Amino acid sequence: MWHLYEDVLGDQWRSLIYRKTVNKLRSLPYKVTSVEQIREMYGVGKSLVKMVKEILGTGQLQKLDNLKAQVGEIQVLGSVWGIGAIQARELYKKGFRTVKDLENYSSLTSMQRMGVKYYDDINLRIPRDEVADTEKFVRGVVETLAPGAWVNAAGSYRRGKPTCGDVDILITHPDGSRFTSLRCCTHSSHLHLLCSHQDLLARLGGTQPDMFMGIFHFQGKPYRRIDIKVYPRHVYAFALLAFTGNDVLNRKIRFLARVKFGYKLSDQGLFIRESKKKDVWFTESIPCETEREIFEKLGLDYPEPHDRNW
DNA sequence: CAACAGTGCAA
DNA sequence: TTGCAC
DNA sequence: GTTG
Ligand SMILES: O=c1ccn([C@H]2C[C@H](O)[C@@H](COP(=O)(O)OP(=O)(O)OP(=O)(O)O)O2)c(=O)[nH]1
Ligand SMILES: [Mg+2]
Repeated sequence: MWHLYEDVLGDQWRSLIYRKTVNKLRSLPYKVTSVEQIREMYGVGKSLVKMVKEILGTGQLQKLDNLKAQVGEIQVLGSVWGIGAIQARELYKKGFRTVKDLENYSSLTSMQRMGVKYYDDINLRIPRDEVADTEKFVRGVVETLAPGAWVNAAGSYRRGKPTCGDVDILITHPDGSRFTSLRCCTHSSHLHLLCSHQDLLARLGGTQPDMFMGIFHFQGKPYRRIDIKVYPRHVYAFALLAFTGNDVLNRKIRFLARVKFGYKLSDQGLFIRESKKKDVWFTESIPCETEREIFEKLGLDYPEPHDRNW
């Protein structure tokens, strides 16, 4: 259901609510057998209760079946990396129906081309052991380029998930002044070390985090989606927090930071508003060495990574 | 009825 | 500015 | 879709 709203309808809010609700119900220690069990839940309103009631009663959801029938083959197009709801409809109008149809289409972005090329591999889950191996591999490569650098796998791996959708890796250097040399790790001249071919995107942001999002392949495993981000040491805690997620937790604490303290929290720091009314913020972050300090500053108990699966 | 997180790249 | 992604 |  939420995939439909995300990939085809482009309704970010319904998509978010449906996803959150499914996760909430899944995480309950029991099976939902009656709507009374969920009626009180925060974020579950009368419309969702009605849906759950229908599913409990009939084992299906008419609204979902109708939608599926309506969108048909558009959905698979929207599930390609780099193709969203708008482009999926656009491509459908142009006559594309399957991922295979897109293989020889020339006006795709580079991200979309990779999404099409590795569609099947990308959709496989990655066992966490393989993520650990990937982390070690990247650490080895980075060590030769910038000795002493820190390399950590974050994302769902760090949250302890048994399988992951992709590999998320963060890099910094304990010696802040080595930042520049670190950034070369993600420069094109070294990317082949990580990917052994041209299929990746390198994004060279302005001054701050350097990042690349691409495809990683080693040890004869399937082709995997990988994101690597380089941050300066002094914001590493913020980056680690942000990149560990999950996304729902990030949004929750960022919301709290803003409404309760008037702060702006991001992967690059915690900022105070400079002038009362306007959207102007101090450029210097409130310093935090560790994730724990960030939670403390926001008046929250520290959750271990495995308790951040919201 | 507005807000729902904040950021960065490609087109 | 919009679309898409993290 | 839900909340305030
Ligand atoms: O909209 C988003 C998406 C992601 N993130 C952060 C949190 C997330 O944990 C991390 C990595 O993103 P990814 O998409 O890889 O999610 P994941 O939590 O690692 O799950 P998966 O197993 O699907 O990769 O980036 C956000 O803050 N906002
Ligand atoms: Mg991930």
